[in-house]
Amino acid sequence: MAYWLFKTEPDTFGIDDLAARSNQTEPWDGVRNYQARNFLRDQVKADDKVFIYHSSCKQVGIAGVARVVREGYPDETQFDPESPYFDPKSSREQPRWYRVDVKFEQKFPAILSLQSIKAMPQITELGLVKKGHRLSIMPVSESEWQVLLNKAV
DNA sequence: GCCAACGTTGGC
DNA sequence: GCCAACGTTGGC
Repeated sequence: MAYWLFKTEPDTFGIDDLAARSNQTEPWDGVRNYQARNFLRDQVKADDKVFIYHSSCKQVGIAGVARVVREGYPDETQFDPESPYFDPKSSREQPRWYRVDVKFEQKFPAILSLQSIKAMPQITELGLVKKGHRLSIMPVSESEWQVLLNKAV
């Protein structure tokens, strides 16, 4: 089993929105970065664990945990001209963008803030704490996952 | 709202 | 294939 961190803007879709969805499950779509796409398409597997990270908001940090319930499949929004994620250069024969489905697992009692994550001596390799890292989907090592989870709950 | 750091685009 | 211009991300 692998561990991941997915970024989202809670003003648009946050951990509470995920928890409120029917079956507490939601397709994680709209990812339009090739490196992140490759993770979604090739490496994110069913039952992998995911930190839900809130960005561009008042309380920046990890809000809770979700689980992957469906592995990479074509992101439907790329085919929808009405969608902000529409990509005219993509086709159903050769989809360019992928998504996975995630299910809510838990919300932390409090946001594990970016500031506190950066202050943790064990967290050195996570993309989040590296300068200029903007990936919206990133891997988390098992040891870093444990450290972060222990700190959060 | 600012702005640094990146990614993408497109002319050549 | 280079690289300048442009757009986006995301913390502050």
